[in-house]
Amino acid sequence: MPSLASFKNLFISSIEAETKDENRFTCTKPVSDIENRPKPVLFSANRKAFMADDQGLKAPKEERVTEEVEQIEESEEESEEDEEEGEESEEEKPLPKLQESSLTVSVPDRSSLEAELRDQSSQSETLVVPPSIRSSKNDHDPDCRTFSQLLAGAMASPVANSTAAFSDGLDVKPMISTVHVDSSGFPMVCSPVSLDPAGFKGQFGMSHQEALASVTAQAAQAQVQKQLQAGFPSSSSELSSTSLTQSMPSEPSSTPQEQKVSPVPKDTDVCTPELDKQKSSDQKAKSTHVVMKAPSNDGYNWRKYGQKQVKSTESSRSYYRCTYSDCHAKKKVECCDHSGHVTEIIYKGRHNHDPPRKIRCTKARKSASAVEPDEDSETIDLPVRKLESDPSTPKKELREVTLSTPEKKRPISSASDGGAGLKTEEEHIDEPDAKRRIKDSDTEYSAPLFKTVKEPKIVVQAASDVGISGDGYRWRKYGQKMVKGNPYPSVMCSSCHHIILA
DNA sequence: AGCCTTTGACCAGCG
DNA sequence: TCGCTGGTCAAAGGC
Repeated sequence: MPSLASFKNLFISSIEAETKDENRFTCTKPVSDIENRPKPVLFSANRKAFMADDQGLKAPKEERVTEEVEQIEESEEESEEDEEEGEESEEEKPLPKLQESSLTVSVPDRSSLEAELRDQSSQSETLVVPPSIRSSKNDHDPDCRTFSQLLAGAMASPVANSTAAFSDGLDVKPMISTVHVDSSGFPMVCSPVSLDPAGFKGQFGMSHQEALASVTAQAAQAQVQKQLQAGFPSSSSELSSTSLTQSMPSEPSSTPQEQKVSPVPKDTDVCTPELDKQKSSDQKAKSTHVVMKAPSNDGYNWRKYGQKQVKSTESSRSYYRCTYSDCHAKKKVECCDHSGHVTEIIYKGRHNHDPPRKIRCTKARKSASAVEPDEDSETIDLPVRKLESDPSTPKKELREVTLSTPEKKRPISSASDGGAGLKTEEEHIDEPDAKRRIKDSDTEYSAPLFKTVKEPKIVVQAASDVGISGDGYRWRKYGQKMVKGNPYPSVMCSSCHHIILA
């Protein structure tokens, strides 16, 4: 079983080879196959642009590719359904369409990857994809470093560099990535041979941006955890790694810390520079004001409730609020009008609930869940706490936003909240998320992004309508309906009859 | 049917 | 008071 590192190395070599060839990437899918596919879906304008530029393919064709991969995804989901129906007999069931499509996406053993991510979390952030491979116009940009250089730099200093890569005039638009993140944010290594971007998206319903943002965020989080375990070092540069910023490509290079970290006026605040400007008003207005910069998809469901044009910056700002009832978490997503790049994501408020879980009934998870339904079943939950500010700490230093240890157990009780794990605001602040669909200006839900590196075990008795869920309750499925953006069925607790609308 | 996005209007704070 | 700006509301329409 190849390790994550080996996959990475393979990918790097491949990328370097590819980038030498005028940054061109070839779709491994025969055009004839592609054109026979039905209607296209889901390719952001930027990705289309990238594909057109770097692959020499027209957008419509790329859409077909995407759609093809979506079919693969559908096939995968069907497989999962079959898997559920057929108990665990299809554990080793291949993904026929996937193989047919020549997409060489390897799904490494989950447990081994988890271990690797824990130990080598720094490697995952090498997924920051520089603009040198994003746009052909960059080919002639003297300031534009090669992908290899950037990649090497990112690898040299995992978190810091990954963060720097985001801030250092790099766009987060992922074009190619070595690691894809599955529905639960679990990174999956993809073969460098097949650089079909559509494959990444379609295979797991997640864009490159999501994957990159996710992995980077996870790496940053892992680093934060390491820091915490090491005694909470107060380096501002390290702290800043939790504030991921997707910078405009044209932004001047500056240290991420200086550029994006601002003083924290309040105990509960993690501010961004722009908030810095208005911190006086914010301070008095929001006692629980929490602002973080992170990739757009944080595992929560957001509903857009407004959009504003920001004159000064030629960008638009979208306002999102958490769709969870009684959750007042909000976020602002600012993106450039011209390019559509997400330039800033500001979180405000705290979630009073756990991020929705995307349950994929993989063998690994099933086996894990079957063994210990209660233990470790809620590690998706990443309450973030802030370090007490040291009076001697320079203003620049952010209050650390830390992640709770994944080992924390949720009490099993018959609480009337239906086991959703509602927590007080003191326990939760807005957390960077783990999996994101950054579809340029669009923000869609997916699964948690800023999960702990330790993969949460989602407890599901997949092949049955009755099972112990990750919250320790027993749920009986009584119906299912696909809801846009939230494909999880409603389930009812068999003991207390609470209904959870996933 | 329900959820979502879009978008113009509205409101409040500030200089 | 006025204009600007940020933030929110809510109707309309799409999926």
